[in-house]
Amino acid sequence: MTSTSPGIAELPPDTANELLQGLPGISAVERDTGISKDLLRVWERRYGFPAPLRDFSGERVYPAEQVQRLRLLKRLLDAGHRPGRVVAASHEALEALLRVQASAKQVAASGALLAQDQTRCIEMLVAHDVDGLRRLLSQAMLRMGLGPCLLELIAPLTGLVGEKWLNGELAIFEEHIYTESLQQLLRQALQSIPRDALAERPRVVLTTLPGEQHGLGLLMVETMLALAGCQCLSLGVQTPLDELIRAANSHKADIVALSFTGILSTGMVQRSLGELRAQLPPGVALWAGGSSQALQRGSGLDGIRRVTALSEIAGEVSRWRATQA
Amino acid sequence: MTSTSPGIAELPPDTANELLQGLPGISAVERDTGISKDLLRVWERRYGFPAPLRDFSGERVYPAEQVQRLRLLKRLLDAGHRPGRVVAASHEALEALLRVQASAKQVAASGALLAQDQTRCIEMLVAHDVDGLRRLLSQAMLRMGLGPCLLELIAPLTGLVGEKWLNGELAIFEEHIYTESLQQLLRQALQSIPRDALAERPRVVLTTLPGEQHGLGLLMVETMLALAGCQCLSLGVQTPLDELIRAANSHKADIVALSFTGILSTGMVQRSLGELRAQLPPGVALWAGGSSQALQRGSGLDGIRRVTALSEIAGEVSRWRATQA
DNA sequence: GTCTCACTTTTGTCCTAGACAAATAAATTG
DNA sequence: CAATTTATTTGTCTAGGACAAAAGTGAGAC
Repeated sequence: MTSTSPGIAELPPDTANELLQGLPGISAVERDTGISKDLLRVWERRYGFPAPLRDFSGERVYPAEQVQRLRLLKRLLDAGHRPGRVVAASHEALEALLRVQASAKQVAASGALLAQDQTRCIEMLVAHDVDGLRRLLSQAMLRMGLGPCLLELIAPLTGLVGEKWLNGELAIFEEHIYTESLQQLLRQALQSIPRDALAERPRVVLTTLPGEQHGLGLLMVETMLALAGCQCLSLGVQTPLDELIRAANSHKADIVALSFTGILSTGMVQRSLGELRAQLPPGVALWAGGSSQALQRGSGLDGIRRVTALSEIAGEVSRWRATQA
Repeated sequence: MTSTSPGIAELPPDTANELLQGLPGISAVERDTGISKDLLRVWERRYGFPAPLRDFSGERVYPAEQVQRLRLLKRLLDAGHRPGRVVAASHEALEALLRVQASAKQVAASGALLAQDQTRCIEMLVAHDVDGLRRLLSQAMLRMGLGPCLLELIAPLTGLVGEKWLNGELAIFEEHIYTESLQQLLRQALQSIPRDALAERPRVVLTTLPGEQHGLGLLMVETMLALAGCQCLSLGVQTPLDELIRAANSHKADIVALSFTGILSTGMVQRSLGELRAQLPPGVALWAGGSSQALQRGSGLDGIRRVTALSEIAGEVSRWRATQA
């Protein structure tokens, strides 16, 4: 069939198909943006964006620039903006918001110490020089020592990477590379810490709750605990509550340590911690750490020790030992 | 309100809540079984299973044994059974099917050597002797060598652990402990492989797609590739498609390797692979490995190399080198 | 001023029930 | 028996409604 037929209502279907071909459906957009199908549909209904095309059978088909904008929206949302204000906003408004964010972050970063090492690490990362990054970190670790390097370089660097990812200066895959490199480094360091096999106390079980995917914080905590002479058992990420309790019991844990990143809702965190406290034997301490908002507020956290910075860990372990003696 | 009121419709809400508390909703079941929300609902409508309870606001709440059975169903489906025959089937019929499968597996397992080492590892695991497990694995690795140990002990052992977890013989936290121990071991081994910094080919970028959470397979693949003299860049788990493409391009990858576990639906896997193949430069090879059913079928996977066993990796790398020369 | 508590709006997830195309099995024909 | 056509099965999509949790807002107490 040629395109010579002139009817408008009879728009050449080949052309239409041509245009729609290859464009992602709702499922692919969910996968690529991390925004659920339900949410994509409800945004469309409420805010008029996204405004996907429809294929021959009425299914949503998203132009590339809309997918791009959805990714930007996801970032703004993660940075704390509200959907009602940004989803329906014009392109210009979004650009402006992005610029504001970028400049705000610049200011915050310039205040940090050890800026030079950090900067060099970031440079390595954006240059995709993985080996260089690892070498740099290894050298810093040897120079500063494991503990100080962790506290003064790695922890703030991780925060910086997170920020840069949030405002788009780092791609997701670059953040992945950072995570992998650091994980490699920390696990290596962890194994180099001599472990006293003879019943060293306290025995610590550590993990994150279901939904918390990031294991880097966990690994840092484990390193600090190991440096403080604890017997650590990491369960990795996303351990269901009842499994955690079983693990703590069967391991005769003295302390159960949880790491939070802020992904989980405040309510969820508080409920989980409350239930955990209720189900764990009273003699077992419960430590909660990380940057979650839920931990900032003191209410409803009786019997739970908040450890909001890596640097506090050594002191907390000493305190625990003192109370046991 | 006390429980003395005899009306059936007015069942004591406290008791009901007690029973419903902690049971997973449809979202958690989707995460844990890999069966989409849509499919869970449509199975319920068509076959009468699952038959979830409802919480106070009418939302689905799945008893643990139904989740267990859903996992089993997923496995049977992956093995080629059809939903209409197995989803509505009686418990006995499923048990029978399971036995058939299990016996097939037994044969396969008994054919493998090193059954003794495997058994001892499992014993260590259920005894929660983490240090013992690590020691055992380390010793096996020294005795057998990294490659053989990986192929003949670790890979089948991991399969065994997965099965035992599926059957409920291993708790989730025990599986977590296994994963952590093995990860530690493999990363250590990985670092001990000398890396030639001078442009060694092929350059491989490896990761899993969004939704695939398990990184153990990835780590094993990375180890095998490193042993074969490849330059590996692991992006960890769950890299969005477009990010993967960017990473492959910016790293000048010769091969992009993906690992699948079977948690993603066959449709999703095939669509993603197809899109990836279309977007990657033709000169870049695309390898897909793992135990996903989607990879067993040959259809629609043009230009994609299926690598269904770790043992094939060395040969595939040689083949790649041969084609380049 | 700032903190707390009740109230309102916003927002993400779940619900029902129908439709349909792709995949698979079954039936028909050469 | 092989190849094609027809029928069934199956996964994903659609629509708009509902609602609880989270976030914002304002009044009053300290």
